Amino acid sequence: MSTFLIVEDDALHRSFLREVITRSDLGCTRLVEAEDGEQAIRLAREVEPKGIVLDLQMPKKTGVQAAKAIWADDPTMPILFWSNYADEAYVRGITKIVPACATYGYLLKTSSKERLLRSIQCVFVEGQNIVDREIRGVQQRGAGQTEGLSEAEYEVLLDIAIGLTDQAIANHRGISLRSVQGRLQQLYAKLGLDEIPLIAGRTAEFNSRSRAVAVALMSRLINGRSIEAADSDYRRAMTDLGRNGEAAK
Amino acid sequence: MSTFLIVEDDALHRSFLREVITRSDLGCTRLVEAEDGEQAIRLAREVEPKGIVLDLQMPKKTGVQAAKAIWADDPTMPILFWSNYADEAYVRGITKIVPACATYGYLLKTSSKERLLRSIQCVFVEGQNIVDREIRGVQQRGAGQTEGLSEAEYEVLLDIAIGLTDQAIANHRGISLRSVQGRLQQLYAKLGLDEIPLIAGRTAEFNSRSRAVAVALMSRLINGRSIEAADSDYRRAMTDLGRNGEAAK
DNA sequence: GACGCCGTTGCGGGAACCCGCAATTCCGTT
DNA sequence: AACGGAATTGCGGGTTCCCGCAACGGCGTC
Repeated sequence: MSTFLIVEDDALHRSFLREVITRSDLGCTRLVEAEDGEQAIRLAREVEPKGIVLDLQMPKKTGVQAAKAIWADDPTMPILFWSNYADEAYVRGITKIVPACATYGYLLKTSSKERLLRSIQCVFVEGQNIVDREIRGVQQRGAGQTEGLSEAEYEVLLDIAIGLTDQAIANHRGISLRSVQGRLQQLYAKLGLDEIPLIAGRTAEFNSRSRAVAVALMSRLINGRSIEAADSDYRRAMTDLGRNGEAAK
Repeated sequence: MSTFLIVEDDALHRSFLREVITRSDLGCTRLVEAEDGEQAIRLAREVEPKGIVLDLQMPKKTGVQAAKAIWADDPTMPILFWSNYADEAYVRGITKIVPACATYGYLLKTSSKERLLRSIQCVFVEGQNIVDREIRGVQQRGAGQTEGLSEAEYEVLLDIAIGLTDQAIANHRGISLRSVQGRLQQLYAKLGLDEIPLIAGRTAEFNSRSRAVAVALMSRLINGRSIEAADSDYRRAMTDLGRNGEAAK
């Protein structure tokens, strides 16, 4: 007997997934459903499914956070990510937490029923990893060095996106103030802020710092959720540091 | 014979809407479907439906933009907005473009089939206006004066969100530089930036400007799409002004 | 070991931002 | 006509940001 877990907050998509999986030839005998990230983590532990279909955008906990917790329990758990967007923030989040041995897939919700079925087969039965073509594009852009931001630049981007000052970033990342500014300069360059700003007149039209966040949002490098995540990360780091005192210094 | 138009980019939700409407007792004899904002505008003009169900988040053109164009042709067209989120950015966008005589509704996609059916009945047959309770909350927060931002504050919020400098905002809005800074101070106060910033130590932890954008994003006052919209608005205003020269001054 | 590349850091200055104080204007109320 | 509140603007100064220049250190190559 094999049981599967589907995690999806939208009732419509949930019932769609349910139908596709039960009609597949997975030999699925039990289907468990969750509506948010916390439920997902709990149920994954309780029912020990043979595979999980996981939405990324959910209340309580992100799909990425849920996957991280689930893989912490069992790094071999096959997970098929199932998302609305190919935003870089999501892709980057996933590639950062996936264990070496994990089998997973990443599919967009716009995929046809056939492709979904095929992917379920691939990931849950044959143990292959598959990633949607649209997402591949983002991934390469992220990993490659021609376009795309380095890890350091991405970090500093999130830091200014949550509103930190240069000094606060320096403390947070453990580097000097001038280094922060150096990284910011690189970031601005890569986002192309040095190209457009001086069109309209005599004085600078854009504030580099704010503009960087804007273009990052518009080009889907980050989104509202990644900002929330970064904010709570930072908040947690601060309180931890507060408890340990300045000893870590 | 009565025809209806449904506009929704997600295939699943579209077929759900189709089913609900055909099974209703609207006397719907023809059902036309569109997948993006531009199609919606064109089809609304061509088929002259008795009512439209309109998703807000779509490729090509926003639901808000589409509704604006449709109502420009026929201000009496009943429109039922059908959205994933109760983000203030959307609500504000709608209340700003709705004609006095229009009949419309605003429903969340999390609504049950029954509620959807009832709302369709109310809006398309009885010509009532209905708005989901969750959204009401946002609306009041938006309209009321206790919480919520004034129009001026909201404008300046969008301006810094797209990365404009104080000076650029002043030019854009036709006010002095100091006024911009005054409005920003109000905005910062209303977003609660004066409460938390000085926890961690001696120096300010947050850059007010960037932090304001961050909390606005996190509290759903704005989102990536409203930033895109504001950006293209600004860009358009600039080119227009460029063509007319400084004569307008 | 010399060379070059890359990231980090210091210095310094010009520009932009943040904001308290105060004068003025506008508008609605009494 | 007088009053009060809200929005706009000027002034001044302290802070932060942006960035060019240059020096230093690590790391891989030849």
